[in-house]
Amino acid sequence: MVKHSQATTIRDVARQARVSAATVSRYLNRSAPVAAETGQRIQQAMRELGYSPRLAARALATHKTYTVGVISNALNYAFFGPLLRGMDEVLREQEYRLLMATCIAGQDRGNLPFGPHNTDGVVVFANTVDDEQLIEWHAVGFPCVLLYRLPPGDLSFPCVNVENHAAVRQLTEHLIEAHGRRRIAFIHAPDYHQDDLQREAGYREALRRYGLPYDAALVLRGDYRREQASRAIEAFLARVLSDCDAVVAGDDDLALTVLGALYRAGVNVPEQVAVVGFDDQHFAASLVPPLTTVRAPTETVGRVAARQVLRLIRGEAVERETLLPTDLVLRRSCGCAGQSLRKGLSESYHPQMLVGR
Amino acid sequence: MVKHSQATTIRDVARQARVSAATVSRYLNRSAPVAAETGQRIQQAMRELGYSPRLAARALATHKTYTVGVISNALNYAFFGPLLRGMDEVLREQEYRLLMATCIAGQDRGNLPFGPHNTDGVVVFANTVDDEQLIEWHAVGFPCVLLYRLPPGDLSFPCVNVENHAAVRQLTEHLIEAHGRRRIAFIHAPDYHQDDLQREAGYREALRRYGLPYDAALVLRGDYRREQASRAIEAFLARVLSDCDAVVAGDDDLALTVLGALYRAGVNVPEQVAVVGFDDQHFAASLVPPLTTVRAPTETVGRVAARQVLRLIRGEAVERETLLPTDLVLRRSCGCAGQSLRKGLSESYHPQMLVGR
DNA sequence: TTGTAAGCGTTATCAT
DNA sequence: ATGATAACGCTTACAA
Repeated sequence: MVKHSQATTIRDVARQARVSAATVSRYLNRSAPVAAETGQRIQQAMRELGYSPRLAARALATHKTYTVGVISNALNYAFFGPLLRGMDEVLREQEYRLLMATCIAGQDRGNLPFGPHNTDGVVVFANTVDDEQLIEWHAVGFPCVLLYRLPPGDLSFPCVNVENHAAVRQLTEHLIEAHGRRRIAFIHAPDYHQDDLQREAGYREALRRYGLPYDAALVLRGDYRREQASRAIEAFLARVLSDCDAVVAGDDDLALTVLGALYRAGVNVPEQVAVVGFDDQHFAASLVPPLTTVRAPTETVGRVAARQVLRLIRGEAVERETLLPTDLVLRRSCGCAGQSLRKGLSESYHPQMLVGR
Repeated sequence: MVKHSQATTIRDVARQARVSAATVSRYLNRSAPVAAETGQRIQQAMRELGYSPRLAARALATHKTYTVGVISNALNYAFFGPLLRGMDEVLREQEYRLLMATCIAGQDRGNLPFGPHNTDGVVVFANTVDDEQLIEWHAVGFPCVLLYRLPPGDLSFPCVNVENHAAVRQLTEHLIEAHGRRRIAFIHAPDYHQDDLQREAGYREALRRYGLPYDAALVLRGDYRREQASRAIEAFLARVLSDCDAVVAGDDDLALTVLGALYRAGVNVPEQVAVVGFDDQHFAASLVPPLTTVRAPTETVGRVAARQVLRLIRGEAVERETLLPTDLVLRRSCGCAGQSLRKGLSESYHPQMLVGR
């Protein structure tokens, strides 16, 4: 027995329209034909009473929430903007909504923000949720899409990734080949995601192909928090600067920090040290010098992920892994001419002009 | 009559623990004392069955969703990261979750993503939701906090703002006074928020105080979409560059674009043209040259907003308007020395050294 | 085409 | 301290 200051319910509308609640429901959900004239009355009654259905009740009855959750460890990277936007757009079109929450892997054990009890499905960023939980979700068939990572074991979660290895390999090769760099440093992202490891692998592969030695001293491991990136990078550069002519940063945020540090150190980019990043975030083109980087279709990643959860939710077939292609965007910071160039990974090695910027 | 592949319910737990559902509920919510030993059995039963309460049912019974919605027109600015993060942190501590959705003012008339039917309260970004809707929410006492704007009419919605006018005034005065700039351009944000207007007012006030003429030709109105900022700004600068020695940008994103455009135009910053922004986004310090700007406590804005909705939800007293102070951050782009300086608005006009960066 | 009534999973009132 | 049971607002099978 619960008492509440009543908001208007479907019964109020029904009474006002002189029909049963069932009919109103049917009209609302188009779940069965309703006489045109009856529909008019219902329509009007709803307007008059300012009715809006209580989603909790609907969810309880139907076991559908029309809500998808996105779980990430942090949402303060600029990087998340396009990602969320992409997801939101697609979900919105389909009348779903996006619920987001952060979650520290390990820490929030068994107390995740989302699950079958409050969402129809989730999108999981990188290694935010631990394997044990994923396995459980898999067992109960809870719709779940993985972002920037592969499923643990042989679980059949669909996942969305971008091409990392080949992109960074080509970028590094470009530094070697086109700009004659030999002592190339690599800066890991603060967290060892699969992405990050693949990028380093691409970097190493490029060195190998050109017979350059891999020097651990030129690699900054990601043992720092994102907020401390500036200090960590500054210290790292102080060590290697005298013996280094290029820096491959794990992502644009890091490249930005590198640029700042080099500026303060009075080092010219790209003359003395070339700098490249990954992502092609919105600021990359406006940096001084404009940043050579890899264009990752982050918004598309979000869109694809959203589409996949929706398919999962509807019981439709999904692709197991979606690997989105990336492009090299050659700007000034690697040593290229001022004009922006763009190179598709799948294309032959002849850069084509990038229209506009 | 609905049939579903049953997930475990509170009754299953009750049966397993040989108690009634009511007792399990009481144990779960600490709403009444439960014998220690009974608690043990319930605890164990829940674990064994992997029980987690269905939130929709709970929401239906209690009329509480433990969810707060944030409505904005777009969430792809880097700017939103800290904002969301701040809100999320506070809500999370209080076991609430954050639901986010975009909404185009005017377009989504009467079909908002959030409302009393699915959330306990909302945070509204700038003018995303139209006054009519706000008035309705106000009438029914729906918890709602406004961000970066004042309430329409004399409505008593709490709102959270940052100090815009004085900050931009001082920043502009700094350009005039410390760096002798006379022909200062102003670039509006793509959407005329209250923030934006206050910033322009600050700019004009500074000119007035120093007897400089206001020249409409030096002001770029925000009649462009964010994605087209680059072109709009480039065109604008092409017009005014010959007669302009400083640019006050409406925010850091715009300042970034200005920097990029000036670089391409071969203009030296700050020697030929000084550039300043607003927000002190994470990239500002790393730009070349480092950006002089106004530090806006965006994450704090989020935190305060979240706290206010929670107070509203709990029926506690709230501040009508929270005006958060901003600080000038003097870096190189205005013409100051390389070392970063910071100036509190409330302090006297003697810049103090900024610890670290 | 419409109405009746059961049921969704939880909380809360009233007993005991 | 615990148990029965109504109620939350909606959907849907079944009947008419």
